[in-house]
Amino acid sequence: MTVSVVIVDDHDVIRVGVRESLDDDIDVVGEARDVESAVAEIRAKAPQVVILDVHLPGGTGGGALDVLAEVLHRPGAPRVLALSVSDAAEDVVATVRAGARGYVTKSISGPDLSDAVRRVATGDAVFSPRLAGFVLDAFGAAGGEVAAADEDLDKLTEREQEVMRLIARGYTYREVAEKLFISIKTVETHVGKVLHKLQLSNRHELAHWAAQRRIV
Amino acid sequence: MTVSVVIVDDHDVIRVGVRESLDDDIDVVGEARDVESAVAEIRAKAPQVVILDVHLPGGTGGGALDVLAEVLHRPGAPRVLALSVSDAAEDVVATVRAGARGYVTKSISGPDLSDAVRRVATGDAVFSPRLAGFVLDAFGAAGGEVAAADEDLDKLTEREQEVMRLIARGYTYREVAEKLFISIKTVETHVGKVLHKLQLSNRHELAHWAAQRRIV
DNA sequence: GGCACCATGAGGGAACCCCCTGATTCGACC
DNA sequence: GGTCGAATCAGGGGGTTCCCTCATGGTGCC
Repeated sequence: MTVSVVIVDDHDVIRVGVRESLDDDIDVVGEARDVESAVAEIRAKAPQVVILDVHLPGGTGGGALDVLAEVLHRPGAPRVLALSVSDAAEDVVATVRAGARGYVTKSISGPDLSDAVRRVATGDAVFSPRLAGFVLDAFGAAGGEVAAADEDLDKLTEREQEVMRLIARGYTYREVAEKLFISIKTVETHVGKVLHKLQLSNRHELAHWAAQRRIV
Repeated sequence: MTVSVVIVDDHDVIRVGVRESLDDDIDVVGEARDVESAVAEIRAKAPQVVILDVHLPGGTGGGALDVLAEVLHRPGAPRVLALSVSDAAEDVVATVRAGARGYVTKSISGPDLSDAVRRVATGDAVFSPRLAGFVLDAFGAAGGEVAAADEDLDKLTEREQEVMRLIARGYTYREVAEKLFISIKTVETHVGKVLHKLQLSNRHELAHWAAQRRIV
């Protein structure tokens, strides 16, 4: 069985590396280096699998998460295999929660990567050994419902998350307002709700909170 | 002119990517994935250039630095081009101080990488644009002697550093004042001097600055 | 149609942050 | 003995942050 894939990574070197590492029975039908072209490429080529760099720059949700959000919630969606230099628990959990079917680090060998792509294509979930523990901790265990690491994050509405990210990066209320084309007062309202929902008391704690789960 | 290179990186995917990205006039004569085999390979193959992953695991000095130490201080030593996902100032400065003749990130394109290899081979120093600033700041300028990576930190008096650390952790001026048994006004003065000396504009940037060099 | 929730925004106030000028004390240095 | 830097502190001003309350329009649900 031939598997079609699209490779999304902003690093030319890594895209080449992935492409050349894959076995002949895996057909690279497209590549992209940013959020916009990734979404377009995936819709156009409709691959079975997307190999997605977790640290993709751009977008409003941190790059890779934007791509996942755009691409997954429609019929015929591809399976997504996340590829990352990071093995931090937060990255893994956020990515998997966003819909990725697998998560491997760039330390993976070529044959193993090909194998992971094939397994994801058939519906398996694939995780590097040292990541499996994180996933099992974050899911299952509790008994069906997701005992997620960022159950907190889910409490926030989309708009609140958007504002939260900008605030966590150090933008002033005024700057956030300008970026999102809303008034300062609305930003204040959103921030207030975010702080309350996350049980934080000021923007410094928020920045720290966000940094810890690599949201920023 | 053909240039001979040895590629050192613990990630299979990246070694393949680098190898395949290089032009035909660059001859990959060897590869290695850890400190020991890198040193052996470089001595055996005596390449003109070594492409070295900065985050190489193993060894006593952080991997890449061990390789540099072993390989450089002998006649006929190769030129070393450091390759990294990181553009943190400390990494760059430490690597260059250890003897690397160039430092590029993995976001470099294939042709640019080939060009960098050729230029390093001929004795040029090559740095990604956004890294050049760090290098010029850390070296030269002062006039011969090496101005260390945290020359910035040295500008601060002890008291200023103490205040800076607390501010960077998110304490309010009032809290810092209480912790250090001084008045809020004194804290303000110290913070003002710190921001000025470090060329920062507010406490958020200070927190970020401190986080980057792992001061907090 | 109500109800809940979300996004938007206003007004006002207390606290906090940042900058400016200016001051005193103390120890080090030439 | 004067000079210089470090550390301490004050007053004031303008902008920012955080917390209230309140209000409107839209959307999804029963």
